[in-house]
Amino acid sequence: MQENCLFEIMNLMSENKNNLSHWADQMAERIIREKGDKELYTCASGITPSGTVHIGNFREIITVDLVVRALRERGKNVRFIYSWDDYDVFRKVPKNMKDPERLATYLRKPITLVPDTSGTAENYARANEVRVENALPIVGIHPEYIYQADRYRRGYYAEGIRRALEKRDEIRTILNEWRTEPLAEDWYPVSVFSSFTDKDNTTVTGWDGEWCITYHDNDLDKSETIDIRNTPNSKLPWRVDWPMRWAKEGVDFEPGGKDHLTEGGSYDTSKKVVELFGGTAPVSMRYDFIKLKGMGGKISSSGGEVADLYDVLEIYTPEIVRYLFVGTRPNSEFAISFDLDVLKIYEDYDNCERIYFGLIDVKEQRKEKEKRIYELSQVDGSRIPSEPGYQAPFRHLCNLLQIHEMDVDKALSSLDDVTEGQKDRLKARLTCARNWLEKYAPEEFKWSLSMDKEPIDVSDSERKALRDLSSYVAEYLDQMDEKGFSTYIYKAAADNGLENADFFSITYRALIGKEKGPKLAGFIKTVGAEKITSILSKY
RNA sequence: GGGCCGCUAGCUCAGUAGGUAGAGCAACGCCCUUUUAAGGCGUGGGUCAUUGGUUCGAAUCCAAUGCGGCUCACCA
Repeated sequence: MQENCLFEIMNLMSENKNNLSHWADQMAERIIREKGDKELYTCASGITPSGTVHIGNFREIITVDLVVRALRERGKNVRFIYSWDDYDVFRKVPKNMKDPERLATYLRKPITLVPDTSGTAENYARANEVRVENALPIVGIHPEYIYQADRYRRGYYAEGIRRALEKRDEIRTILNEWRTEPLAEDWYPVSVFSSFTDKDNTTVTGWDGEWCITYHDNDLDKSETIDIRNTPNSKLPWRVDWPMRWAKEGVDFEPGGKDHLTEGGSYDTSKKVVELFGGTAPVSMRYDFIKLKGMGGKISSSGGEVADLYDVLEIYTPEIVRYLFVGTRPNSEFAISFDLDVLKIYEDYDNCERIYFGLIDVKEQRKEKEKRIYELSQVDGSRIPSEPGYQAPFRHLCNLLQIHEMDVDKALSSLDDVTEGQKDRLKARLTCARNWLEKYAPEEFKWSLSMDKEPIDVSDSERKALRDLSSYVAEYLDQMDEKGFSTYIYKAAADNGLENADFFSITYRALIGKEKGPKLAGFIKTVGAEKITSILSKY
C-alpha cells in the first residue's frame, strides 16, 4: 500500500520532468486528468464571422490545435470542432467592407442573410469563413467546421431551445448573479428573427410548454406563433447558446479570450448553465490578445490596422507563423512584428532549429524545451524535417533578391549548395523576404542594381577610379576572397587621389544609386563580376 | 466595484516544475595601411517594482503595497 503510493508519486514526478515543458502538453495532461480516460476527446473553438477574422482570433484556433496535437501524441482519439456562429445578428458594418451603405440596410438581420458585397461568396458570413478555411490548412490546421445558422435553421438545436425554455427560471437566476440589472420576470432565453423582416427587433411573449413560442415584431407591431422545430427563426442568446453546445457536442476543452474567462464572464455563467443541459463545462484556458507592430499604417489586404492570417503568411513562412504562437505563453499579450523585428524572428527560429538538430550546445532543460517548440511549429506534426533548413539569414536573402531583380527563382539558383530537402523551404522563405521588402522594409533597406540606368555624373578622377575598379573586378574578383579583393578597392581610390570615404560613396551611387550600401567588397563578390563590370564599363 | 495580466540591462523582451541573472538592439572597443555596417569579434551595464514571509537557497512560491494595462458587470 505504502509502496504503491510511493510508486505513484515517483511516476508523477518523472511525468513532470519529462515532456511537460510546453503548455500544450501540460494542458493535455490536465484534460485527461479532469475529464478521465475517454474514447473520444472533443476540443472546440469558434467565433462569429461578423467581420474579418483576424490574427487575434487565430490565436484561439492554434491554441486548440496545439492541445489537440498534444492529446493525439498521447494516443488519444480527438475531435477538433470549429463553430461558425453565422446565425448571429449583424450589429454594425465594419470599416473595411465594400459598399457599406448597402450593408447597412441589413443591420439586425442574421449575418448569413447579409449579402457579400465583395462578390466572392454566397453571403457575408460565408465570405469571412472561406478566407479562414482556405488559410488554415497552410499552417497545418484541419478542424471540422460546424455552421450554426444551418443547424439552427434546420431545427437541429430545437431540443436545446426547448430545454432552455423549461429551465428558464434557473437560467435567469444564474445570469442575474452577475448582472447589475436583473432580467425581467417575463424574460425568455430565446431570441427570434422576425419571419416578416428577418430582423431581431422582437420580443418573445409566450411559450406553450412544448415546441411553440409566440413573439411580437416590434417594427411591424404584430405577433406570430412559431414551431421551433421547423421554423428557422429562433436562436439562443450567447450565454445560453455556448453551454447548450458544450452539452450537445460533449466539449472537453475550449479556450477563451479574457473577456469570457473573467469573473462574471460567459464562462462562469455557462459552466453553471451547462448542467441544466445535462453536461459539464470543458477545461478551459485564457489567451490574451495579439498586437501588431510595424505595419506602418499601411493598409493590409483586409483594410485598416487589422491583420489576418494571410497578411502574416505573406512575411512569415507557415512554420514560423506557428513558431510565433508555440513559443509564447497564451496567457500574455504579444506583438506580431512587420518591421525589422522580422529579421530577428527568423534568426530565433533558425537558432531553435539548430538546437533541435544538436548543432549547438545548450543546457539540457533548454534543449528539451526548444525541441518541443520546434516539433509543434512544424506544419505536419508527423513529418518533422530530417535536416535543418538552409538557414540563410533573412537579411542576406533580401540582398540576394535585390541583386536578382526580386526574382525568387534566380535568387534561389544563385545558391549552389542548397540540398533538395532544403529547396522548398528556402523558396518559401525567399518569397516571404520579397513580400516583406515590397510592403514593409524601411527605405534604407532597399536598393536595386543600376543595370539599365544612365551613368551618374562624375569627375575625371572618379571616372578613372571606377574604370580601375572595373578592371580589377574583371581580373581578380573570381580568384580572391572578400578580404583579399577589398585591397583593390582602396587601390583604385588611392591611385586616383580620392578619399576612401568619397570613393565608396561614388561606387555605391554608381552601382545602386544610393550613398551607402552593404559592405562593399562582399557585396561586389555576391553580385558577381559580370554584373558589376557591365555597370562600371559605362564609365 | 470584481477578476486577470504586467513591472527583469538605456530600449524591446526571454527566463516562472526554486539552484551562479539571458538575448537582440543601443553604447563602447577592436577588426592584417583601409568604410560610413546592413559584417565579424569582444566589453561594460541589472538591489529582477517595493515590503515582508516560506526555504539551506526565491526573478521564480505565498501575503500585502505601489504603478501600468486589459476585462466583466450591456450584447456577443
